[in-house]
Parts: sequence; C-alpha cells; structure tokens
Amino acid sequence: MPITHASATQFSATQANPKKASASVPSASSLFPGQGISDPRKRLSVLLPLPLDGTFDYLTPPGDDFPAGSVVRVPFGRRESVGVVWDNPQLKVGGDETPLPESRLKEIIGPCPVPPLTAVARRFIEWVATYCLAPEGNVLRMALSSAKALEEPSPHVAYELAEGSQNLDLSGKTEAGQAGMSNGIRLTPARRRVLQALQNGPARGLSDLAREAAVSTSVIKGLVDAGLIERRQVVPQAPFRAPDPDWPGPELSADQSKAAADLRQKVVNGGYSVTLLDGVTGSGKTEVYFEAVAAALSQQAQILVLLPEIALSAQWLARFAERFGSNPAVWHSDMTSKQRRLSWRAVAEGKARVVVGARSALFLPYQNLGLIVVDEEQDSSFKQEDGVTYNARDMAIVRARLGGIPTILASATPSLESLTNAAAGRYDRAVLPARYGQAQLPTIDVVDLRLFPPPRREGQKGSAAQSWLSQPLRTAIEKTLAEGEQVLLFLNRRGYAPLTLCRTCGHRLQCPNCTAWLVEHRLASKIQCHHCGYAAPIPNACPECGEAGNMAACGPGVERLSEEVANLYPEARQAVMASDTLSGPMAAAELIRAVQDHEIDLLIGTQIISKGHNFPNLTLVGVIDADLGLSGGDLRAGERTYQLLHQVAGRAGRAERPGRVMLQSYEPDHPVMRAMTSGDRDQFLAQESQARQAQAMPPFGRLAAVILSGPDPAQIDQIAVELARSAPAQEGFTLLGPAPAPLAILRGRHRRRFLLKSRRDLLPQAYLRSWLGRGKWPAQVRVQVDVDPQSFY
DNA sequence: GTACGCAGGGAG
DNA sequence: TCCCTGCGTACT
Repeated sequence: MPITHASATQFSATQANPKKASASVPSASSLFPGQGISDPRKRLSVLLPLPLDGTFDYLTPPGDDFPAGSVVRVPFGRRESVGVVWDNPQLKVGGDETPLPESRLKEIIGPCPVPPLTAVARRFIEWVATYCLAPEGNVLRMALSSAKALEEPSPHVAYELAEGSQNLDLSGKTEAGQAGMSNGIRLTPARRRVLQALQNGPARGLSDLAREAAVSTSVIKGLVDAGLIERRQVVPQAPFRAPDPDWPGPELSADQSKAAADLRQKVVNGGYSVTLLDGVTGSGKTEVYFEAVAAALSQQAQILVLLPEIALSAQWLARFAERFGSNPAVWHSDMTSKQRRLSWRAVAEGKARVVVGARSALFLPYQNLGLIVVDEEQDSSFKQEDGVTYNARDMAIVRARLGGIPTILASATPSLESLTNAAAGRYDRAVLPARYGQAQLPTIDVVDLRLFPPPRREGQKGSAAQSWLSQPLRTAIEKTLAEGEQVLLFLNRRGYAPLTLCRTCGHRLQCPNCTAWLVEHRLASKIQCHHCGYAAPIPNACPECGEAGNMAACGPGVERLSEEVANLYPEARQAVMASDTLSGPMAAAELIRAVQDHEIDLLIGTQIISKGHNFPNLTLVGVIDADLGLSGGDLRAGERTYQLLHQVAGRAGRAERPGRVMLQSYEPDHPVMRAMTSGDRDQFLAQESQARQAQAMPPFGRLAAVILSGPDPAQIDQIAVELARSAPAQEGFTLLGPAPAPLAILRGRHRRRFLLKSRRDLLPQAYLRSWLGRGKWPAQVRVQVDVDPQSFY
C-alpha cells in the first residue's frame, strides 16, 4: 500500500471500508520515524454528555479529521456514545494526569450528520459548568438534548399521486366519473376521498392520510396496488418558515416606538449589551422587543426568546404571528421526541430563525445567535433546581457576553438584581411608562381581614362552615356579576385543603416521605404530597386513633373556594384553573378561550393564571390570601409576593373598562400591601434594597447553598459536622450551618443545609471546590451545590 | 450514565 | 451451589 505521501485524501479512500483500514494500516510515524510526516491518525479530545468531568482522548480514523465542535460517535467501554470534539487542553479527565499513550486510545467511529457546535457554544458549556459546579458533560447533555436529532434522519414512507393520476376527474360529473371508473379502475367514494386529499396537499404518511380521508389504511394500499398512488421515501423537515421582519405589524404608541428604536439600535450596533426593558403590565413590552427581534432578523441572525414555561401560551404565539406573519420554532419540556428532533435540527442548521422556549432553549446549538430576549426576567422558573442548577436569565447574559450580542431583560416587575445592575450602570434601561391604549391601571384596595372576617356559613350538618370571602369582596363580586362582567379569584393553593387533621386526637395527615402535609384533592378523591407525588385515598378514619368520620379539612384550596362560590352564587358560571385540573396545554387553551368568550363568569385560579392571558371583560380580581407568600424564611418573600400580586392585579381591566383589585390580608400595613395600594413600586424596592444591603444579601452579596442528603439522619448529621469542621476559613466568606433544611425530609431523604455567604466581589466556586472537592462520602449521601439559590427548601 | 465484577445472603 | 441484590469502579 503506497503511503509515501500520506495525505488526507489518500486515506479518505480507505474510509469506504473503515474496519479493515483501522485494523491493517500501521501509523505513518511508525513506518517513517523521524521523517516529519504527520501521523494521519490524530489525537483528539472528546467531551461526552455524561456526568464526568473532563474529556477523553480518541484517535481519528486514518486520514480523517474532525474540527473542534464536531459531533462524533465514539466507543466507550462496551458501549457507544456521542461526544463533541473539544479544544480545551485544560479539560482533561482527572485534571493534571499525563495523557494516555496512543496505544491505549480507541478510534472515533465517525461523525454525526449535524453541524459542529460553535466555539461560543463550547466556551459557554465550560463557563456554565464552572459557575454551577457541574460536570462539563452534564452541561453538554443539555445541549445535545435530542438524541434522535444526532442520527441520520430516517426517511419515512409517504404517499403521493402516481404519475398520470394528477388530472383525474374526481367530481363524479363526467361520464367516466359517474361510472365510477377511471382507466378501467373502480373509483369508490373512499378511494375518491383519498385521491382528493392528495390533490390538495403534499405527500403524507399512511396513518395521516387515512385519517384525513376517513378511510382504512387498506384503501390506500389498494390504490397503490391499482397504480393510482405511489409510495415514496421522504426526509421529514421542520416546517419553519423564516419570520418576516417587514411584515406589517401592529401600530406602536409613541412610548413604545421610542423604546423600540432604542432596542433596534442595540441590535444594529451589535456587540454585548444588556437592556432592562421595564414596562408596566399592559404597556406592550412584547411588541417593543419584537422590534429588536425584527432588526436581528434583518441581520440574518438567529434570535432566542426565553419565557417562563407557563407564559408560552397560544396568545404569545398569536402576537408573534401578527407581527411576523409566521410561527417561531418552540422549545419546551413537554414536546414529543419527534418535535424535539425537528426543532433541534432546525436550530443547528440555522433554519429556525426565531426560537421561543423555556429555560432549556438556552442550550440549543445555535449557529449564529444574534439576540436573546428574556421575558418576565424576574420569574423564578428560569432557575433549574434539579440536575445542573442554573439560572437561565443569568446564563443568558453570560451567553450574550461570550457571543458579543445584545440581551433584553423584559419585565413589569423587574427583580431587585436586575434593577440594582441597571442602577449601577451595568445594564442599560428602557422604560415604558403607560398602559397601551385607553386601558387604565386598576384601583387596588386591601381588605383588612381582622375588621372583615369572612362570615361563617351554615354547613351541611348544621355546624357553621368556614368561609374565605369577606363581605367587602362579596359585595364587589355581586356588583361585578350583576353588571355582566367577569371576576377572577386568585388563590395560590391547589386542591381542596392544604391540611387535614383529626378532630379527636389532633393527628395531622403527613407525607410518609417528606416533611410536608398531605393536601386533599377532593375532585380526584386523593390526598397528595405536593413535593414527592405520594398519593393515597382520602381516609375516612384517623390513621392514628382510628376514630371514623371526624377528619377536618383546614384552610382553603381552589377546590374549596370553588365550593363556596357555588354556594354563594349558584347562577354564576365558574371554572377552576390550576396546573393539576388542566390535562395539558389543549385544555388550558380551551378554558382561556371560554373565559375570553365570556362563557365563564367567575374564574378561580392559582399561579397559572397570573401570566400572559388577556381577559377583556375581567374587571374584578380578588386575592383570597395576599399574605400567603410572606411567611417562611425566604430572602425574597416580600419581593416575590409583590411581583405575584402585581401580575395578578394586572389581569383586571385590560380593555377599556377600569379594573378593581381587592387584596384580602391580615397584614394590611405590610410594606408589600402598602406598595400595592400606593402603586409606589420604587419606594418598596428601595426599602427591600436597603434591608438586603444591611445583611449583605443578594444582590449585595453572594449566596451558595449546599444540601447534604441521605437515607440515614445520623449518618448525614455526622458528615455535616465533619464538613463544617473541614470548611476553610477565608476572608470574605461566611459559612452558615449545618441546619436541617426547611424541608428536612424529602422523598425519604434527610436533608441538612449549609449557606455560604460571600462578598459580591468574591466568587464562591473556588472556595466550594476546595472545601467539597476532596470530600469522600458513602454513595447514598448526596451533596448538591446551588450557586445563587432562588428557593430555600 | 451504565456495564461490569465482586461480596454477601437466602433458597435449594 | 446458584442466583439475586447492592456496592464500587472504570470508562480514552
């Protein structure tokens, strides 16, 4: 075999039979030592999407090469894995370890038929892994989130009209048609429907076509046998048309135009920037950032819009279509694997120009990302709590910085973090002061529940049943319903009652796996744990003392509120909207339509109704328990409650009718309630800001949570104490704990928590690595690190 | 992540 | 003795 001038082209010829080639061809350097001929089998580092730190080295097949970022298949143990050719020599398994000799390396099997990950995407994966203290492989796994997209798309069989059948007369009017014959072939009504369906559309799969023509698949097979239609192999393609930046969208107000021009300019200028788009509910923020999207589209860039999962509604998509004349690619957690494959490939190939998605869309393999928008930036659902704990809003900014592109953070109630960054000049700011059109801001009142306790009502057995609606709220509901307008009652509690206890012995129904009460769901006739999913039938007798028929529901959930509403207003058409009462996005869309078309008078809902839905006839919002989020030790409790109440209040009076909001509270003097009634957000935030600054809490200091969990409480306690003792003392860092985590038992695991507090100018990662990095503990014990925690249980 | 090998325990 | 389960380890 002539290898005198070993070149890539020569070796690629042997590629046709790769097995033979790798087995019999010795490396060029062994044939020609010291002649400076480069070995055609090159050593490459490959990052695998597994929870392992660092890359593994492989050899290229002789003469083949794969540039950094290439997605390749490699042998791994007895298995096969996909991986990405990596270009960071720092990133080695085991860190400083000397590289394995070439003889121990295996050979890359071959490339996956997808474009390489860009250098920005690779640096981003490393950055996120380092910041979140996650293995690089785990972050890569989020980028390679559709295994099927990495394979050659399997052509599927589709049916189309055969040559010569295109002009068949199917009307049944001509002589031949009436006879039911065509070229001597019988045309039954079923066959006719199939042919008609194919005349009106593209080639389709067997079951799709059968469904559309309302025939069984044998009819179609019969037509194939008769030669009227043909089978054909097609490669499925995502139907992503490029949105049109010049499509005539809705008119913008003067304020909107000004902010939009500002954002457009950022895109035109290019380069990294963060702009906080701060606009009250109903001010038309979405239309404003659409202008930045349009500008980026004109530059041929890809655009990512991140939304909280529940805000990705049909309404948002409709607004997008109105502005751009087509649909964006969507990405969220409950897509089928087929949808994921199509979207992933479309993004990787640059065909999906605009992607709208939940947090995980940040890791899609963009070729040419030119703009990121994070809508509702304050939303806590951008924080992923399991696996790699990352905050998509913060990582979006990192992605933008690495890619040198603009970011827009949009919100009606921006987070204190973002406002502080804007005030410090780290972010730019665009403000939308007014509601769009004639709509006025709602009037907001607090109902003091100490002065107006909800009147007790007669229960079924003569005992006075509890009630949750105060007299002032009832009066307002009656008035609103009488005027033919709609009411929204907000209660952020699913189920019937959050707690059930035994009146005889006081026993409370608790989850066997968690430190949490079991929530009664009367509709589903179950008691359920909202943390681990444990469910059991509703007991009639107390599991502790055995007394039957004396279990009492304590406190309200939306189901119980619905019961009271049905009692008080039997003629009102009501509906409950909670994440567990809706069976999927279709049901949600249908309920929203029913409310919009005024088929519902009174809507009861949890958090899920707080976002993205516009109900023009809704003029009264009643918040049953405005204090609900304030208890508990969460550092952001006040801020969160304010944001949630503000969003819920924004549901009232969005059209030309003025809205009214009533907040039932036992603490009407709480700063959150005062801020709601006065409308003085900035005053409230200044107060919050001061309090945080005094305690050096975020955003004025940094936090990292370390949660230790395991099945044996004694073992966990012992390890926790040892860890506390081994914690390094370092200037600027304070370690708090260990303490039982607020959810001391979760899914049967006992939990202890540390909080590491540090100065804003000190990053905690190095500290955490040196503290936890060399620790050894039994396999059942898990140590989870959460940098910048959002939730504290 | 996952496939393995090894040790320990119960059934036969 | 066999087989199952639970673990620790290696994977380039």
